[in-house]
Amino acid sequence: MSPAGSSRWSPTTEQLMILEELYRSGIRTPSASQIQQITTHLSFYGRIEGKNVFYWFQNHKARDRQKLRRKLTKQLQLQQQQQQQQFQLHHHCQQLNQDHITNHFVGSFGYSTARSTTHDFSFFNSPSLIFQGGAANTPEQALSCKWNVHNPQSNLVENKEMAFCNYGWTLVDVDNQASSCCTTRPLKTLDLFPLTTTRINEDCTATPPK
Amino acid sequence: MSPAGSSRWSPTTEQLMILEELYRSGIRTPSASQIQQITTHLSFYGRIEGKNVFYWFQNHKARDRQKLRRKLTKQLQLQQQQQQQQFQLHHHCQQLNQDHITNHFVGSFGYSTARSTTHDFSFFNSPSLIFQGGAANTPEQALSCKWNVHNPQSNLVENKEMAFCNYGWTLVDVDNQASSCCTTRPLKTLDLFPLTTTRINEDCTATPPK
DNA sequence: GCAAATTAATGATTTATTCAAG
DNA sequence: CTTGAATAAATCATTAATTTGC
Repeated sequence: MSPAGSSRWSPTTEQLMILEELYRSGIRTPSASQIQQITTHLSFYGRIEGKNVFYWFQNHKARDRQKLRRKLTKQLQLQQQQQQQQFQLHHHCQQLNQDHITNHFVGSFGYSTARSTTHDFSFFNSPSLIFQGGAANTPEQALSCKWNVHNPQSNLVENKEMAFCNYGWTLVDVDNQASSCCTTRPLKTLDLFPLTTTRINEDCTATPPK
Repeated sequence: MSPAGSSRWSPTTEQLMILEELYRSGIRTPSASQIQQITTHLSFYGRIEGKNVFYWFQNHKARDRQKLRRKLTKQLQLQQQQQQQQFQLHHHCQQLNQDHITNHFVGSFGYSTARSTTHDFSFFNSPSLIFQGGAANTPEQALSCKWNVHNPQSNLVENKEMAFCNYGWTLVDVDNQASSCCTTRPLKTLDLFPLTTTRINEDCTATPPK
């Protein structure tokens, strides 16, 4: 189901290899243009969109950190366990025999004094407002919006034309021109007070309808 | 400093009132088209962009939850304190006098039994991969990308043209047409093996350069 | 009254968590 | 069980309120 009716992107082997190589080369949070370049390049090997690249890096970075953390905590736990065991053994041996065994553990576990006794193991007036999801107004103009973007590479602020999408954004290119939404006056009066009483969004803390 | 050289949006009184009204009406996570409509409408009262609306709802919702949580924990703490005091008093009284006082507390605090005593409480091998942030290739084509978007209102998947921007995305409109990045072949070979050795992104868990 | 200095709000990002497709 | 996608939580950074000393 990878080719046509697939709901989510799954990277081809080549795409994955390249992404990993890029990651290994030090790229963690690619900029907009970087993402675009990567996407363009990778689209040679199969269907791919900018957001896929974006998400890939995001997840990869996060899961890398996660892996590291787990690794570290495991190590710590192991160390602590070892220390604990060591301590207990040490104690036990002290009680059974004396100098010989005690000195043995001193050697293998790094105790500095043969007879140390203490150890630390520290740790929004209309309640009937409605929006037509279908969007009846001119989508071309309605969905574009100008935006300043700071480019970390060139260290310049660029004016980009953008539009919104569920919880995310996309550049539409645009040259350097002073631009603002104010200049572009509202296209038509927003239908904010319709007659119906239906509510669109009832979500409260719970997850929104999908 | 609200009008011109301001780095961040600060809502006008009207804008804020409308946003709050919308929120009160039940809107929590507005869809792309909702955001666009709101933005268009609000731009009548001052400079505003879609992302501002997006962030506003996000923050407002989050801080509402936060407020609620804090309120609840405070209440709980108070309750527990009261119970504790009550319990102590109860005990104290038991020791001093008998039936009369004990029964008094039963009444006001809801003890069920007068004498209860317990409570439960990537294929490259170049480690020097580089991307020009400036983006030398045709930005128009390079930065646009087609994308399917699920519209929760109409419950339809729409094809939208989009572009990427630092950690975000924007709709650029587009009618319903089968479209994919594959169809749009890579515009030019990506300059993946430059001569320099400079690394772009060294970020590791730390915050990226701004 | 008025700025400089602090603090409180809140806009904008980044990170963590969760969901669900494969 | 992995991992793409989405959402929520945490955090950072700037702006508006306040306070403070003169």
